[in-house]
This record gives sequence, structure tokens and C-alpha cells, in this order.
Amino acid sequence: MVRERAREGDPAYSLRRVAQRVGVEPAYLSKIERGEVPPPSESAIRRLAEELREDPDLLLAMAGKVSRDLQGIIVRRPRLFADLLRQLKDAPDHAILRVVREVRDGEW
Amino acid sequence: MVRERAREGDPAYSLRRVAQRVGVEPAYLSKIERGEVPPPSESAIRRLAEELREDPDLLLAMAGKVSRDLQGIIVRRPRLFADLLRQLKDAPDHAILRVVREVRDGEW
DNA sequence: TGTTGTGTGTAGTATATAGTACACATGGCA
DNA sequence: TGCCATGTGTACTATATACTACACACAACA
Repeated sequence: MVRERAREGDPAYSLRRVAQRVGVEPAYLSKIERGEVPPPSESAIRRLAEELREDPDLLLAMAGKVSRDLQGIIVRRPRLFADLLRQLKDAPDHAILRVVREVRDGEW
Repeated sequence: MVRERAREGDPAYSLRRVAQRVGVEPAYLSKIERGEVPPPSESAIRRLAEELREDPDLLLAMAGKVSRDLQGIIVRRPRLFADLLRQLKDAPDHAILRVVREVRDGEW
């Protein structure tokens, strides 16, 4: 799953070593990387992301998943956030970014 | 699960009849309503929502779930939407509503 | 040339998910 | 008082999820 073979050459990032540190069987990690098995659990993905210094939300997305904490945010105010997301579904990236910035800079 | 016993008195909305129309066993629906079992699948919740004329996103939220289509929106641009949601996590309702309206009224 | 490390194939398994099937007690009403 | 519909308790069950365990073939290198 896009293990950083960017770390190619660095033997510390061999499949086996990474699997060991992340706490899964090497055979399993191998299959995950090649998409031979369905994506692992959120927690395994998080451990992998940390190990590889990748964005957890990104790796989760590659697995077709959404972080539990984001789901929690939506679940607390489902109608509000459902509307928001569907509204922004096809909005260009820059428009969404602008909203993020607006909110961050406390326009409310 | 908040079956509309608002439809109290209307025998068409007895647990058994609703279960029948929704396509689940009465015993199962009974347990769902009393929280005796974990929430049903998204598709069962949707059928229930339609039958009871309730907002699917709301019923899904009560079950601690987020609609697959909303997840799909996030999964396509995880970093953008993750930021947005975390930014809006504690924003007051009216601020979020304002954003929804802004976007709808094409401020981009 | 034997050990060590590499990735991978096959087989199996524990737990969770999402229900079904049937029996039972209760209350109305004909 | 026999019948019918109501909600519910108990006991299963099928499928998916999330892995482990072990064996194998290959390559380097000492």
C-alpha cells in the first residue's frame, strides 16, 4: 500500500522490518501492499501511517475508509454536515480551501 | 429506534407491519428499537427511514454511522475535507449554515 | 556452501456483523 | 371463550472482517 519503497535501499524499511514494527505478519503486509486482501483495520492503517510518516487520512482514504474521529464530527450534527458535504461535493479545491481559511481566521 | 409511535393508534405502523414492509423479522426490529442489538446495516436503516419518512442521515447518525455516499465525498479528497471538518468541529451551527448558504449561492 | 534475509503462497481462525426462525405471553374483541 | 394480532425472549446461523502461522523459493554474502 504505497509503502515508501522511496526508502528503497534502506534495509530498515524492508517489508519484514516494517511489518514487525507495525505489528502485523509480513505475509499479511505483503498481501495488503498488492491489494490481495481487503484493507486492514483503521488502527492498523494508523500504525502503518505513523511508521511511514504518511498522512493517516490519506492512507485511510486509499483504503476507502474515513477516520472514526471525522465520522464522530458528522454524527453529532448529521444534517448540518451532510448538507455541507453534499454542497461541496463538486466544488473546486480552492473554494473549499478558502472556506477552511475563512473559518480558521475566525470569520464567525 | 424512534419508530414513529407518533403513528400511535395507526395499526398500519405496528411493529410487525413495519418490519414486514421494511423486510426484517419483527423480533429483530423489536430489539433494534430497544437497543438490544447493535444497529442494523446502512441499507436496513435506509429502508426504515424511507418507511417512516425520516431523514436517513439522522437515523444513520443515531446508529453512529455515516452514509456511504458522504464517506465517498471525503475519500475522494481526504486532506481537504478532513481539514474542513476538524476546523468546523466546534463551530456554532449558524456558522456552518452560513458556509452552506454561501457555497450554494455560488460565491465561488 | 550454508546461513541469513527477502518477499510470497496456502491454510486456517477468532471475532464481529447482520441477521433468521420459532415459541411464548398478553390483550382486545366477536 | 376461542381467535387473532401484538411485542418479545431464546437459540441459532451465514457471511464478512481482520488477521496469524508456517512453509517455500530466491538472492546475496561470508
